[in-house]
Amino acid sequence: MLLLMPRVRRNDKRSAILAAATRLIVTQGLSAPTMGIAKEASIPNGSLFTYFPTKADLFNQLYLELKTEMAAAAIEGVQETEFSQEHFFQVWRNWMHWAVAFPEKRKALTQLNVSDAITPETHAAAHKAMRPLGALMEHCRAAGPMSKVPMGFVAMLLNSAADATMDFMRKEPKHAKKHCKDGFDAVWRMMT
Amino acid sequence: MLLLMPRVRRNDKRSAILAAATRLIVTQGLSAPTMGIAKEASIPNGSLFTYFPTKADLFNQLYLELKTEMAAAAIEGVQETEFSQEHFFQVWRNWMHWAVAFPEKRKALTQLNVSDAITPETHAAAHKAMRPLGALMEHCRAAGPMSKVPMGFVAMLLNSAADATMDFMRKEPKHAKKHCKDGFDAVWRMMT
Amino acid sequence: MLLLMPRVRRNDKRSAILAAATRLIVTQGLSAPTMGIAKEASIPNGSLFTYFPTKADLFNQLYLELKTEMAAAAIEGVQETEFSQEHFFQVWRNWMHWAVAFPEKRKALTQLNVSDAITPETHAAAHKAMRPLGALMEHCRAAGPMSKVPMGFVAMLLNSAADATMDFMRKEPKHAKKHCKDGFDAVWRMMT
Amino acid sequence: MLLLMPRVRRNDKRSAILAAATRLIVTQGLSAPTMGIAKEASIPNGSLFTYFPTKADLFNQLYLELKTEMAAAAIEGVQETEFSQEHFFQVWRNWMHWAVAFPEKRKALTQLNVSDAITPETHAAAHKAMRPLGALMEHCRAAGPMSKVPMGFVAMLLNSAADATMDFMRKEPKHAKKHCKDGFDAVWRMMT
DNA sequence: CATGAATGAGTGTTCATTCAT
DNA sequence: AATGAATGAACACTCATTCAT
Repeated sequence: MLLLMPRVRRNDKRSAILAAATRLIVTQGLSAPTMGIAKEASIPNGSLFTYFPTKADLFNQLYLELKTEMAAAAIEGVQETEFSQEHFFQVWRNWMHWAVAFPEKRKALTQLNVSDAITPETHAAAHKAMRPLGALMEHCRAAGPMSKVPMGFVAMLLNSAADATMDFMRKEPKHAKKHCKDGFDAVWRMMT
Repeated sequence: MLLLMPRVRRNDKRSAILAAATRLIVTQGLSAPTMGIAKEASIPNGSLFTYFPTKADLFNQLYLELKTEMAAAAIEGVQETEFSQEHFFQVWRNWMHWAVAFPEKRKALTQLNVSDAITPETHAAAHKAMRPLGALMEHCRAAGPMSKVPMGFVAMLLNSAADATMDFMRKEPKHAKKHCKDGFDAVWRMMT
Repeated sequence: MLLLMPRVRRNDKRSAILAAATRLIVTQGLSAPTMGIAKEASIPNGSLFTYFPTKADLFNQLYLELKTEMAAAAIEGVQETEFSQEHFFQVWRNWMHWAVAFPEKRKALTQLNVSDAITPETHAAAHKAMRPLGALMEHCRAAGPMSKVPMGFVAMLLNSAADATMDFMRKEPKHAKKHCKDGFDAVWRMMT
Repeated sequence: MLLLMPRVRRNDKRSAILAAATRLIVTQGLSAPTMGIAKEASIPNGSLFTYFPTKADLFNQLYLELKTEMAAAAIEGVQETEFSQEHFFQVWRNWMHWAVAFPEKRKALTQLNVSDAITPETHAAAHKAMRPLGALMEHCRAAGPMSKVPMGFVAMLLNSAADATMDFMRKEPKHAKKHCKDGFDAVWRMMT
């Protein structure tokens, strides 16, 4: 009855660790020590390992979480059934917006993308999380010049174009909106 | 008359170290120990540091060298003055071919691209090494729908599309040729 | 109620390290490797750094500890308020006795005294630890021919004479007692 | 015939190395790298070892040289046959003056005094170099209260008092002259 | 003899992970 | 379960000395 202020729950700590890892990866790279991550998360160093058995596990889960979040942010508010350039653009805008809103998450993702710690399984799961986004894309691919290009390839091209656009938006935040549009137009031309 | 020359710095050792680093980065990532690199290069661990004062220096020089080599490979045999879709495609083919011929170099580059060890100076120098490639690109950009898009942005989009194409060619080497063409067509559509 | 206490820092390990360092400094000088010190203290090499963040820190703390212990040994059982030649001699005897009883500590001190690793702060703290000894000395200085000589200078002279006496006592342990007395007489003549 | 400018002779280089070592020992301690010493002496690193077979040898020779020079400076211009307080004071003044004139040499000596690298042989030779100074001292000891104290002990006391005086003169250079006299008076009282 | 590149054992310190409490 | 001290294998880098030239 006196538990008005329940102690921080397990999930909160887990999230705190993931958030701390994200921040530290940005500033110190993938070699950021677990102890530093724990400190950033305001938990004792040993406790980190009650939430994640190894550092590699932490990185895998973080990677998956970030990728999933990014995908979710992209398709937010868009009906999968409908489709048009307008819809695609909205997705693109969501996507870019997420990257601008959470630059640290994106930067961490960039690092994790090339990390040896990420297992093939995690990569596969991450790929799956991007599926809804891919489904949207599928529509426009099917009708255009890339109809005979494997979906995976198209996805990769799209992804890399998105990455490039994000980078440039961060580099020149003043013209972020224009770059967002330019990037989309380029992709659209590529696919249609 | 320099009759009394002590041991002279052998350039082939330097190259051996760079090659060894390339190989180890592929298998062990950027955290590959200097001692491992030295062993791979068949030199004593301490000798590595007579060629590169620090591990970061080694990585910076390797990065620059790989990027320079890649750029040179891409424009090989192409006249800068002439220009046409045909020429551009030849460059693109060269580029992809280099990546296929030296998969380790490319993979190492991918890692070094996101390394904290690479200084802004090195990034700038690498950018400069890519300049000739950019010049070619400039022509087709100017005439097309991206004429008002900053060159840097276009370069980045092109680069990332190239990366994606390389990746996919490596993933499905059987259809490498087709993917190469598909990637080019996509880029061409994007720019014209 | 701290029912969940993780491993607590054992003070005896700290002492073991300091003692080990003392011994190794005697046999190997200030360049004694931390790993050797750890081994001598029967702890794993890494553990040394949970007790002392750096080798320099270890040396600073050791220096201060030894100096403090030496000063305490010297004034043991002597009332500061009283003063006479007899009292001074007792202090001197205590002092010399400590050096004879712990030759390693004294030898280590000799080395640490000239080490670059010892910070000015530590030197100051060590100086302060010697203060009580200085107070005693102050009495006999004030009345004698050195009344106009700065206290710091007198202290230094006294210290160096003590050092010399200790050295000679160690060199000829058979006549230690005589040398102790001779040293004292010399100092007493110097000051009165 | 065109050797108007003969090339730097062997001895000059040897001296340059010793001087460089003196300087580096002051700033970096006994762990000053041989390469640093060579650079300071403006000679190639490998050449140092054509003049001194090992670093320890260099240190031994330097130690002996400095000690010899110091002793020579002290008795400069003093007849050994004559003796009086006046003469002794002149020696003392010479001694202190040398320390003030060559603070680096003295500081290096302080370090070398406790170095493990100095062999017993070198210590013995250094002791011998101090002999003339001891002979002078012998006279005043013989007549006074220390007549029954071993010469070696007296020498050590004298030495340490000299060291203390030098230190204090360096600390308060403004009153160097007074401290020099105070030190002498203290020693004189001690011995007579 | 002189040189300076080469060598490889050795160093202080870090850090993912374990484990006594 | 939670903690934070303990662990020991690594690691990047140094340096006295060697040796090819």
